[in-house]
Amino acid sequence: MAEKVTPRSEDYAKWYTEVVQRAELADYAPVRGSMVIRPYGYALWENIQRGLDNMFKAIGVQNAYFPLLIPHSFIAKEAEHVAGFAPELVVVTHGGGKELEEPLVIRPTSETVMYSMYAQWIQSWRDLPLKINQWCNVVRWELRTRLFLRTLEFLWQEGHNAFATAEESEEDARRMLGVYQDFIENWTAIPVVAGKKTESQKFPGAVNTYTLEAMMGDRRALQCCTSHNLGQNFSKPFNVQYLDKSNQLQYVWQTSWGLSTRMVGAIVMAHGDDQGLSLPPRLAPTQVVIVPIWKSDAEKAQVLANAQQLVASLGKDLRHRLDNREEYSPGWKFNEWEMRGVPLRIEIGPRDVEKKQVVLVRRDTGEKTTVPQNGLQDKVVALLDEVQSNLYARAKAFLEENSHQLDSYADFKQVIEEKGGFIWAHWCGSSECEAKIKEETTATIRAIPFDHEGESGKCVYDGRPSRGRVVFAKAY
RNA sequence: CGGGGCGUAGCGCAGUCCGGUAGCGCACUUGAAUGGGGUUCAAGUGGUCGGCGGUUCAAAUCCGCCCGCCCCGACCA
Repeated sequence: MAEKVTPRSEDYAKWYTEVVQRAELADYAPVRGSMVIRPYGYALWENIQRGLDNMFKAIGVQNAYFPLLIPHSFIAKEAEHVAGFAPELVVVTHGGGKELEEPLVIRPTSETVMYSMYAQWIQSWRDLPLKINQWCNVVRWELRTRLFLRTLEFLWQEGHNAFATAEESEEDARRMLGVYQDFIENWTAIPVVAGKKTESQKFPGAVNTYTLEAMMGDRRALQCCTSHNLGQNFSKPFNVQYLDKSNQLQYVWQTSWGLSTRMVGAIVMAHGDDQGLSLPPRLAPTQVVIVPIWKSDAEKAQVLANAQQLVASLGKDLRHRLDNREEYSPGWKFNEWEMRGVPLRIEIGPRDVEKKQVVLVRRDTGEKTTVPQNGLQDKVVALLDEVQSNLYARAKAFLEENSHQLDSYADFKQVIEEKGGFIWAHWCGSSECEAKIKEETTATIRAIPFDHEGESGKCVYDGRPSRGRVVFAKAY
């Protein structure tokens, strides 16, 4: 193992790939474009799952599981949906040594299978709303891949709600985006810009797609999750109907919403530094690592005994780990745990045992403080809270520093080229301008912010009237 | 699919031009010392040189075909 990772400033993409592997989050798998999520990375994902799952259940969503294989004809039922996913479908043509009568696709997303079942389960207005989520893998044949950010197979959750009215589904799509925003800002400590996707960027088959866009350390945008109002675009081809209170047959109004393991990549890129990961305490698999330090055997016995007491005093609510490996020096361990992003380190050596104190080191700032062993748990809990909020504050400041309000296209091009970041600019709403800007600058419209109609102006590209600013950026 | 790079020990590489029977660093194992920011020293383990075929007394090295991976671009959570 090389000692240092490529500095972020030197080569961001390389830094990212090295950190992900060195921190043992993931590794490349035998098949091109696919990856193994290693125990440490999976532990992080499990914490994400736990946090989100509780939030979903609190608003009445139930978990279920739908099959991996989908009849090809299902995918084809919604015109935009097929068109959108056809290029990245993996199709199964053989089974049991025989060619199948109808090919099956491996789910790229589950709207179609799920709604074929919804059509059977939903009969009456009393069956609504129906809110089902599943945690699963999906497969999309991507041409260009990157650990966590884009792989052929990835893990996610996809929620699918059905309602009686258009108002409810629109409201639900927005509500679920709010749930994600709460989770992402308060758990992953990543600030986001919330808004709507443009026509060209919305989900194939959706009426509206809502998104949360975060800024990574290289100032590029990353879409963290999406929430779609599907309207009746799927209920019609799949015949998801109910009888309303006046005995009329109606099609349901639906939403779907998802967040993937891509979020792990977002955490790496939003908080990491040249030392490696820096994990938000609420999600870190290990929140506190205790590194004992000794010279003689006598000291070793004393230090370890004291360290064990401390571990016990930290209680069961904190995720902690005593690193008593003898084959590594303390300095080596410091670097190792910093690479893995453990938010807080406790150092305890002979001097500390004698003075009944320990040294606390924060991962986010590197700051060291010496504190008495008495009341350590409270101190640790408080410090973890501080790290959590500092990570968010720091990312928020970075997002603001790198957001620019621009009105001329010349400035737009220059800023995108030289500084990067988010550009808030006026846009007339035409797909042509959007496409031209993308072609000329590679920047895309990440989101049309919800409160964007506060200020009128002129389109940054063609000068036509605009009712508000939208967010442009180069994106992952 | 277009452009670029690369396949030699678990990882990173040298050796390839100019054929002569495989080497360095890290990791790993054992031992000793060390231990408050990647600690030393010593002795070891580990390789069908991506695959197949050809040339040759002899191929990691020359020739042909194939396979795979990474990076950059078009498409995308």
